[in-house]
Amino acid sequence: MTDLLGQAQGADLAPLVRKLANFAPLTAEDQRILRGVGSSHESFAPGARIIGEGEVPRSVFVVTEGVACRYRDMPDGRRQIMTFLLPGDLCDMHVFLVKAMDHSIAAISPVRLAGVSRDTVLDLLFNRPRIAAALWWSSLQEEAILRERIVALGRRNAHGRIAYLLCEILWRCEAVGLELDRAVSLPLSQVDLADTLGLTPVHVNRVLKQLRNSGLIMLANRMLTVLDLPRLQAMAGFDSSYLHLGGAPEEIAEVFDQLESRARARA
Amino acid sequence: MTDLLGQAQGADLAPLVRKLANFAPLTAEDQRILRGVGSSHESFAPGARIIGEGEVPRSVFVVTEGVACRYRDMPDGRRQIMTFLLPGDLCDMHVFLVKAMDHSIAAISPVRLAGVSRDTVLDLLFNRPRIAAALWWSSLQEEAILRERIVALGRRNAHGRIAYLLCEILWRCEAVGLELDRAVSLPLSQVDLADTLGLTPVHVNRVLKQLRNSGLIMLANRMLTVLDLPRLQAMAGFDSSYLHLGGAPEEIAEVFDQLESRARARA
DNA sequence: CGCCACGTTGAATTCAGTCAAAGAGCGTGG
DNA sequence: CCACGCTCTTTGACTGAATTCAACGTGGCG
Repeated sequence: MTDLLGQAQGADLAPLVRKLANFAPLTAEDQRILRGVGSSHESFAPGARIIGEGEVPRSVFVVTEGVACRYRDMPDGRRQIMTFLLPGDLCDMHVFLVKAMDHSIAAISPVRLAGVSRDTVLDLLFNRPRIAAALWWSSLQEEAILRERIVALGRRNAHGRIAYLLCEILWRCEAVGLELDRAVSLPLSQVDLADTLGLTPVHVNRVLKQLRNSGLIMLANRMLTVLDLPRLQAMAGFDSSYLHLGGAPEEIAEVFDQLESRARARA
Repeated sequence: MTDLLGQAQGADLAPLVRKLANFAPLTAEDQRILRGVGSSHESFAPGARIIGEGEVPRSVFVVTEGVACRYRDMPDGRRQIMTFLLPGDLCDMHVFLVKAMDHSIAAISPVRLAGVSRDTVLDLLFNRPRIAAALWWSSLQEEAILRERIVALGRRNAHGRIAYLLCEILWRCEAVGLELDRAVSLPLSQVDLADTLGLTPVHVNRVLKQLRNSGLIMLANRMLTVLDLPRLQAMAGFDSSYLHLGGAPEEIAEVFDQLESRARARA
């Protein structure tokens, strides 16, 4: 791996570093290592399936560009999107542990992935306690995102659901450095939104129109601008704390140090 | 910890052992250690809150008896149950990593918990690779359960949702040894079911009536008997593979061995 | 007994779905 | 260059699954 290549990969993995650093106090060394974990690269066109239900996951990967989604196809042809994968998101850390995917993953916009080898993952997990903790936290955050979606689908009406999803995307983009002045690129079609929120495309269309008319958002040409975030959050009953962006409690530093000295002793 | 106490705790933790052994080939030593991890015990009456949103989680614990749930209270007084905690389920492995709970946990039936100390968890994670892998798998299963609920809430009607939930509970009970002839104790009220499935209690009642009348289930006095599992699963579009009860792929044995030798070298 | 939580039933209402059609934007190939 | 085929978006009229409101039944328990 040349320096140049290393730098290029480093740039790709900046969202990952930024996301993880959000949580744990990564050392400069940790960050350097993280930027170098990508061993292969793959690109997918919009709509392309990255991995399908029933297949055996090949390796861990990180989204470096674009938006992908986890989804399930229903027997009647409909589908349900479970979650979005944004740049910096890891995919299938548990890749070693599962015989067959219970859902599919597909690209929504053009997507680039960086593969991370099994050995690299194990090395990080066992010898880089801060990174290991940050990865653990990351999976905790994913779980929280899933729980929050359950709340949205179970107890919010169409307005609340759409407002909530836009808020979540905005906050997640901000956490990885993709947000610019409350505007983000939103490559989701109205059909995608409907498949995410358990609604029909027609109804999504009508609700979006109302959100635009009431001056809450601008949404056109795959660009979303939130004009009145407080009001949008109120409509969604949105509270960003479930994303746990504040990081870990202070006391955890001692645990890190403990683990780090163990790792050093091993080396 | 006396032998007698140790045995009593061992009995309590049997569902945990059974669940984890479902996945990873635990050694006899692993199983013995697992049965001894409980360091404290607590009981909760039905409806009692175990931990509330905004609180700081105290410790990791395992459900040894009864059913609890994770839920979120909504500003308007409604609530959404996200998932159920059955015997053998772990709660808040990520306890070290989070500043404040983003949801609450409450007992549904009388619940008994075994606390597991932070040091014990770290020890298992670093020195018992098979247990560590099984715990990891367990959190993977939890995530899959959450995703499946999203599918149910987003894309199934009331009949499908209820049928799906009953199927899931039946399979999960079976996985920890709580099922008897397709009958399980189901301490959930119709209100609880409604809060889980994003429906109203009234509608749940009507649908349950239909399920009973069509000879699919018997449900009375908190006992559920599934009379026609195939038809119930068909109605739900239920496929148990998301629970990943089949265990890990064979190739993972080598990874275990590798990690175990590392752990031994350390000791 | 009387309270209270839970379960059951009916009638009216509504939010979101269905069906149908037309417009807007875009790449491609004749 | 424009016609076409395509996907995505928009709009209207009608339908329907689930909610709401309201009442009554029922069993356990202090």
